[in-house]
Amino acid sequence: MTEPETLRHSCAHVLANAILVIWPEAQFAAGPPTSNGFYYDVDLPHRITPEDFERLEKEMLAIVQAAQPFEREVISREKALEMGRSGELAGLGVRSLPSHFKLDIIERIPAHEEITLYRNGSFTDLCAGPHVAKTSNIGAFRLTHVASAYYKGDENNPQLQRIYGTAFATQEELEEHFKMLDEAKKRDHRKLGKELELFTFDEDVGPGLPLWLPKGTVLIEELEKLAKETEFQAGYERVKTPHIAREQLYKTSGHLPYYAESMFPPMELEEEHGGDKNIYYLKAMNCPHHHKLFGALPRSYRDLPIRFAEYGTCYRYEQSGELLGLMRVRAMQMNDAHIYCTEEQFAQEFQAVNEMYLKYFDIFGITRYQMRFSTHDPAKLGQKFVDDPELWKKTEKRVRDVLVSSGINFVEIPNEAAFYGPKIDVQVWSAIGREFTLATNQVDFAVPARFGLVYTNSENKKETPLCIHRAPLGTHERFIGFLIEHYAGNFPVWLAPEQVRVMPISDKIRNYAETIVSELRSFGVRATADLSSEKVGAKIRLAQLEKVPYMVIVGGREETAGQLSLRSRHLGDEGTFTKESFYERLKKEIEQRLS
RNA sequence: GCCGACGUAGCACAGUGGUAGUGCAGCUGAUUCGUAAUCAGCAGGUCAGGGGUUCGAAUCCCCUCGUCGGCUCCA
Repeated sequence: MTEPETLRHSCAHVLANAILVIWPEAQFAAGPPTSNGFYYDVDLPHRITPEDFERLEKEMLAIVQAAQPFEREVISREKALEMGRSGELAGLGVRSLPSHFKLDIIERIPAHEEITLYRNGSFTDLCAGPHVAKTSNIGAFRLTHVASAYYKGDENNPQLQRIYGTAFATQEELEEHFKMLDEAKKRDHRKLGKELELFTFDEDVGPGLPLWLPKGTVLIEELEKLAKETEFQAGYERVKTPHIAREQLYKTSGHLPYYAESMFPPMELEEEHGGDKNIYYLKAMNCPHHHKLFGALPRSYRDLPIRFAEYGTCYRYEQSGELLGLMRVRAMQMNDAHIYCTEEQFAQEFQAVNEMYLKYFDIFGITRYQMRFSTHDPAKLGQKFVDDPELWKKTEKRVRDVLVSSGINFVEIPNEAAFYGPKIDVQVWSAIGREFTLATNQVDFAVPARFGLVYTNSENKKETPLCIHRAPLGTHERFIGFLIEHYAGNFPVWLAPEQVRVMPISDKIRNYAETIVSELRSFGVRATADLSSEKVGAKIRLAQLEKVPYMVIVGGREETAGQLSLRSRHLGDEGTFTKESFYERLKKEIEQRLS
């Protein structure tokens, strides 16, 4: 445990202690530190609400100020069980009811591990530790919110109240933390999306179904332009597939019946199809459609690799409680592509996919990222994983080699692979430290066979290709959600919905302002003029709030000289430029996608 | 889906049983201005929706929908 983690874990004990002072009957489950604080799960008839926090914090403060030492004691399993039965664990002494969660936890401690207690004051808890030396080492703390959580994270278990808090060694650090949270709130893509008029939701359209306003649509189209250029250069071909398909497609792919519940309910048509019900599903993924495209023509080894790319729209019936702004939606456009290749081509293709990721990271200034390489567990071949040990080993080695040799930041997570092959989840962190899974990258050596996909090899034999699923830009929804927070709404010029706003100082300059706008628009720059009768200060304020990267201010002086006065979003007044020099600078920034 | 909280004008919010309000945005008019807010006037609400309690409901109760904080889930 790191130092702050130890401190926060100790604070969780203090919280439990304080809860017991007020509600002696409270039953506790687990109380670990988290990345920014801690929580303790408690079962209590009283519903704890934020109104209780003041009272609890007062009790906690008393315990902290008492500078109680944390004392560790190794006890026998029998003693632990006995103390659990008498309600002493996570209690202030003997109680009428046993500490049943703690008893359950003791059952799960392997026989060879020692069992330890930690005490402070009259509070005793079953705990592996470690803890700070004394309660007064907890310099500053605050309770933050209360939520519910299933015991041991299993939805079949009862729900407990989870009290969250945070703690730091000093008051200054605590305040710094809350300041950061305030910053995070300002960058929240839901808030900025509303303020900048990027997207909206409507109850009549449905939850999790974003409606893209014109400014948000610009972001979508710029990203697609980038993806299309990049994929074209990398030898991808674009395809188009419908949003729906017959049930049979998902029977073939194996998605039914396992994933039916995360798909929208099927549409059942009146007429029959070959004696069966005629049932259609909205697609939840693009791969089956793409597999059908691969299978539509005879393929030779000379044709491989074949790379099909599509910004495909998928629909997933995510549980209602999981929807979150643009980050979790029910309709999404994926930067999808499927690469069909031979085993020999695999490493090179995979390498090229990785390079594409790195190129995008560079364009968007993503410096904090991690690839999570999920591999299989040999013990679970044939159950959780396709039973082909050699292919697993070979493929995983190739993926690992590519990751190592390209110097990509990655961790390997055993036993988390997909059924049909190893996968790579791409984690990124926005500027304020919020974590996102942007994309999932998968190797598939099972599903092509289910579709009977083959190519003819050089010996005139049929072989099944490997398939790489990749989506470096994830979905528009999540990627734009990330970008909004990453840039705090200050999109680089090439992405900005409005790139230039021209502001005449008075009505007399109106024509000159309109000339500049039409010149800019003639070479594709998204420019508008603010012809309102406001003073220039008000026009600037509005443009700044709308995060327009360039403001062009023109008055009599500029009109006479054929010049313009430039103000940029971040640098402020940049002085006077000729029209041509500004246009050149702008064109270069946009073409090169400078940030 | 589960637990809890919340839902008042386009946005941010006030209003705890007795005539729905403030600021910004919007519209109209005046102003023609040099780097983050010119002035004045006007308009804008089925208080999420439905039901109930009450002489009377934004306010109290029930149901539904949606949002938020978590949990579970994310092929």
